[in-house]
Amino acid sequence: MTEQEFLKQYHREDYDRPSVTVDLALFTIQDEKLKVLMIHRKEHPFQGKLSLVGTFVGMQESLDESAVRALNQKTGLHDIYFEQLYTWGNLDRDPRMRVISVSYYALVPSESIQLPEGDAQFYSADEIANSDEIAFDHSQIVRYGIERIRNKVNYTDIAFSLVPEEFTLPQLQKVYEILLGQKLYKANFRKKIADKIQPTNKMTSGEAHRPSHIYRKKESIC
Amino acid sequence: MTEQEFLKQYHREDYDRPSVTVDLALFTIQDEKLKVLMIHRKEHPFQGKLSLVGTFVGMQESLDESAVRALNQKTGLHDIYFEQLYTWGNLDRDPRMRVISVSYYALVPSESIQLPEGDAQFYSADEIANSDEIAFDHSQIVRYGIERIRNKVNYTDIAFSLVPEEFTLPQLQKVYEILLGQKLYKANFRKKIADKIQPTNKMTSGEAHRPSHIYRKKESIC
DNA sequence: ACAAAAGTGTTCGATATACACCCATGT
DNA sequence: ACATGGGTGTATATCGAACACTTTTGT
Repeated sequence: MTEQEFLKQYHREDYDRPSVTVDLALFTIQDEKLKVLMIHRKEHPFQGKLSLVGTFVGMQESLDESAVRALNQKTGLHDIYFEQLYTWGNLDRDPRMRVISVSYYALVPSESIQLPEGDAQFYSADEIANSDEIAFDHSQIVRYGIERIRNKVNYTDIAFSLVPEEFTLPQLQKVYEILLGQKLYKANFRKKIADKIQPTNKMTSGEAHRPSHIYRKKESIC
Repeated sequence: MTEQEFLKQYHREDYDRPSVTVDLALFTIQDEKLKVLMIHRKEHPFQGKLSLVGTFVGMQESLDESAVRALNQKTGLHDIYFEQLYTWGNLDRDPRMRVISVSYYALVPSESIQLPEGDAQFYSADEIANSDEIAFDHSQIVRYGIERIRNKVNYTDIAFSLVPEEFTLPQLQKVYEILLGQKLYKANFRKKIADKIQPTNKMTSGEAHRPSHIYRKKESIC
């Protein structure tokens, strides 16, 4: 039998299948806290509870495309940092039926987000992570996302994704401190990131203290 | 509408769904090389090509359980280290139909594996990773697995999973060297892992040089 | 005796930690 | 003038890289 012949006689309907969704944890920093976007569910199951942004995976889109679509529908955002987290497949995670969820997380500076009026809102990530009132296993997903971010801060540049294109060093340091959960030494922090930033010739003004320089992320040399 | 009523009128057949598989890359060390278990496919698609161990996810098993089952069927192994890697969902990764693959990797000491006669065999992981003759996107999965292992060697204890329960330090060092792809200094290596190991009172013998002490992994204190 | 590999102590340099101090702005 | 936070130099501790040397077996 040739491969062509084989494909012709293969009926995919013969196999029972679980459903597949993508769930996305959009993180940002507001009020000096890590926040995550959650939706008040208006429908069953878990009506009235908070859940992540999510969608069923369409038959004509990749997983990444599903994630982008779900994010764009709820926030209008595009071109932001996002990454796959983990895939959850417990039998009882959705009371309707067998649903496997591919989870993602995304990072966005709060300055560049303007939520359309609706049911999506930012909540303290730590509170969501520790609540037992969250729909599905989404509390666990947020926990997992926070953990991943904490780990990656130290050996990647993800912190820059939580800050506008132009930023000051105290601003960037604050992001690191919030993610790591501890105060950092100014001088040491600056040495550590010195080779990742590019000065502009702008400065802040209007505050009752010394102005700070404004930087951009240095493009990696290719 | 109550949640119960809602669930009753919900027909999951209304939604078209992709298939879900689990694919597993079983790594071990043989002949001073990192190897991965591959199967010669006897059926379409990709008949005659090498593929990872895999299976469709059953409706009554979690993803982890599917991975364990697939592994056990092909090797008879159980209770070994394994971890989810990444989930692949490109539209064209399987010519039959839309298939989403949750990939795993597993580690086993070659001493504890005895392949049943059959089509499963170990191949050089690097060669699989660089071949363009591998079924599906399994070459990419192996690449991804190697990368993950490389990263985790330095901040976890996964290297111990590639060595028998009782081992010598030169043996363990070799594993680190193979995974990292570079020679290490004996003295420095020993200082680094000193607090992770437990001496037994056994020693090797029979070789034309000084015998080495035999150790076990120290149980983390709980 | 010698080859071969196991095992150990010590130096050197890089990096992270900690602290002390100076600077520029608005009120 | 001074409070506030931005910005920088220097000393100390910690960790890893590198090397030199000793030890124990089989032949």
